[in-house]
Amino acid sequence: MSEPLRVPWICLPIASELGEFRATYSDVGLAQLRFPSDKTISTAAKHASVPAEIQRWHHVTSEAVNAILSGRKPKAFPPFDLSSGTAFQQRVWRAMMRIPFGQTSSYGELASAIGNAKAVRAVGGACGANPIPVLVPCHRVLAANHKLGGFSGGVATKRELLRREGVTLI
DNA sequence: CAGGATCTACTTG
DNA sequence: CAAGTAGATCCTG
Repeated sequence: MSEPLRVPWICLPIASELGEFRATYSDVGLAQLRFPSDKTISTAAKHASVPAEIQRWHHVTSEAVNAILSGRKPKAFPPFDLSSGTAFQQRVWRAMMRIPFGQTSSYGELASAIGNAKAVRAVGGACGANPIPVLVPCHRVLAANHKLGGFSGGVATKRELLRREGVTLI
């Protein structure tokens, strides 16, 4: 009976200057982050049923998101659950996390970073599949010609995120 | 098998 | 120089 009540995922809101983000957690860590503009309806968990551990993660997540939005480097990150991605995508995402705050990289550099220099186009695909934008900084990845490139959350958002990080676009 | 958040090289005004 | 085109390449569903 005392089955540890396992919670597949829990969705919690994050208030920010840009609106309300939504964070989804699995029992391993933060699994998904959605932009305020994403109207996708999800069942919000009742606050009382949220495990203490997840509440702690959520606090860290909120701090991190708001830090980045206000141009400060986050001091801590919650654990990530990247299990939704393929092995290739996870390699790309991990490589993205190594891009320093306030700096940028390119799809090509990322491809080289994971030891597959010619997979530039596939890297673009992996960026689009990133489940945790902002914290896994897909917005810091530009095209080789130093142009903006694309962004699933809209190019305008990408430019705004970079501006807040103090990045000057050439 | 088609298609993409690319890239490089090349061709045109 | 800017802009358009073609091919190469590789992961995904």
